[in-house]
Amino acid sequence: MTGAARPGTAKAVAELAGVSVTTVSRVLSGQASAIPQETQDRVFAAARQLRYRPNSLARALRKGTTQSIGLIVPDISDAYFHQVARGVEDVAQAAGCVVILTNTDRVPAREEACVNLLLDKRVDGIVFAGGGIDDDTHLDGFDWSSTRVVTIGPHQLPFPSITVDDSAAISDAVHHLAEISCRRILCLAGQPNWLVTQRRLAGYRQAVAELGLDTDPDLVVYGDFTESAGEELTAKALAAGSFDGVIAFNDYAAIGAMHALASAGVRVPDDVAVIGCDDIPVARMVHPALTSVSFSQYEFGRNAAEMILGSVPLPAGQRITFPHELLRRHSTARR
Amino acid sequence: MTGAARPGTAKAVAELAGVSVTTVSRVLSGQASAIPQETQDRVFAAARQLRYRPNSLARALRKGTTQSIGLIVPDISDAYFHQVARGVEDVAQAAGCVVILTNTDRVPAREEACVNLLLDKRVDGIVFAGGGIDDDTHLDGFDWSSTRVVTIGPHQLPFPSITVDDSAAISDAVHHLAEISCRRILCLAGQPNWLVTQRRLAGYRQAVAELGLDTDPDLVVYGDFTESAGEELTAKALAAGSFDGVIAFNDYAAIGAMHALASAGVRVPDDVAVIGCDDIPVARMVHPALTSVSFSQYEFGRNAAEMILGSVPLPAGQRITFPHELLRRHSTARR
DNA sequence: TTGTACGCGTTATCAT
DNA sequence: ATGATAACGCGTACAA
Repeated sequence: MTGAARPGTAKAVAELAGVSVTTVSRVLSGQASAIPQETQDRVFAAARQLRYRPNSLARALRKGTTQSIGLIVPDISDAYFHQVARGVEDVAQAAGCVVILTNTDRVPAREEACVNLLLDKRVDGIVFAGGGIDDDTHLDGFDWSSTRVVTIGPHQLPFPSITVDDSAAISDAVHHLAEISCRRILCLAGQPNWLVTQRRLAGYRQAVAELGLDTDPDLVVYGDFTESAGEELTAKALAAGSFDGVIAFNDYAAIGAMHALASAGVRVPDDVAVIGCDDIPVARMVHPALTSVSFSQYEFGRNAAEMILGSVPLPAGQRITFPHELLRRHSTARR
Repeated sequence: MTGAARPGTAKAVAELAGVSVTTVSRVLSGQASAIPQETQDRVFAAARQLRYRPNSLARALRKGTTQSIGLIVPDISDAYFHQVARGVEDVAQAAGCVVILTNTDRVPAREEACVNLLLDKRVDGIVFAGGGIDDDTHLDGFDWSSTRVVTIGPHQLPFPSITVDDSAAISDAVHHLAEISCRRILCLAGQPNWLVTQRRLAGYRQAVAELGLDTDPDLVVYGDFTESAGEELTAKALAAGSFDGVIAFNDYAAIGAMHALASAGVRVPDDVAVIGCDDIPVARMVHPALTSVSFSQYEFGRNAAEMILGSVPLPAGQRITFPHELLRRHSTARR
């Protein structure tokens, strides 16, 4: 007497088809070179009838791969990361893999929690999107040996990374402002401990020095990458002194700056020209349309996922630098 | 001679601590009421030393729950879904669960592929975000018996759903346009087979009828929920006839409409007033700021995740209707 | 050509 | 207070 196997398992299919689980496994995973068509048909029929779905957990346990990628972003609500997520997911889905999404809000403790969650889930790889901070100690002590990791943006972690030349990107923007006669350029930076702030600030300082612009340290202010931070910092700067250009290290801050300027009756670009960074889709929707440094976040995501799913070993510390381009729009269009 | 257990397993910890795997499991999962502190300490020490991380796959296989939620969205690049995703992920992360993100691009075959991927991964629940289409046959034949499902937006699936009153939302918008003397209102609908289009169109038609506005069928046009679709449809409508108001079924289409109007030299709101729907963050960043029907996508996501993770059984077919609110901004501000 | 049996790493049941 | 052992469902080396 055949014991009734639990429904939806390979064993149940085997019983129905009158074969062994081995045969079921072989037929259903395409290794059926030596199995007659008639047997295969019986197995397929039984599988369909029982709506058999191989248990990916059991398979993962056995094979040591989960067909999944972890994605760590500061905040999926931030437009910068949509395209990254799309890129990762498009590549993953095409490969039959799945993407696990986690948000850190740039809080180290949450980032650590995300990593724990993902390592628990035994993801095949992790993509860190969004730059790191200068104190990475919360990421020490993890065992990365069986997880492929790729970082996007500046990081100190010993993994291959995908970046742009942050310093040159901002330097280019400052040069453009200088070309349209800006001399005192307000710099809306991110937080001081963000690596992306440090890289971009280097570009700002270098360009300001080369061009002989005003090096007043009060022109550099720090805040989050949000519209409200940009607005407040700019309002404060307006109250404290004067400037004729703004370079913001991300577009949200730039848009906030334009609000503050509009509220104060300052004309953009005539009185103050404004440039953002990242070129998120809103940049061209706001008024005036925002000049911004553009690069393809979607390609960042695609490349990161391909590196993780690819068979080539990941060279630790390798850096792939994508090109950037300054898109000139109305916010710097002085005739 | 003790066989060397594979590193990073409970067995390895057990050997190092000089206890059995049973004890390790008990101590590490908090069921150690009857185990002396000294033994527990040995186990904890061994676990830390070996950086032991319980294998969630093995645990899931054994316990029948994966601590994961699948999220199906048309496109994570669409701002509507960021907040949904954040809401789901915030609740999930707080519960130690993980969110698997999948994009469908509103293509039935991809949606089907997403469901397959998620059911393969044995997610505890699935959140369908974004309305369904009137022909749901590609979702027939799935075995949902061991997966909790919640839909967001109009769907025909027999699962609990979270929605707004789409018909009333659009009706309210049309009433507002009528109040500021619009008589011929262009309706930028989604695709005809989208349920959300059908619901919102019902609201448009009902309001137009009650208010005695122009019922010219040419005033209803269909397109994707994109800026470019809104722009093209509006340009065509401008060429074909006249109108003094626009109701778009989503904000991207409304923003596209405003571009087309601006290009044609038509003033907003004086010549044509424009209203969008969803109130995504860009709505208040564009110029003129866009009047839109607002509701909390973040709360949609939170509630959906809570229903999935909650212990209460999900009542099939139950519908939770969230409130909506018309936010009046400059695009309808006629003095 | 097909089947038996073991192991993946965990938790739960039953002993002791 | 602790341990041996049997599942969970699959893949595969080894047998037949």
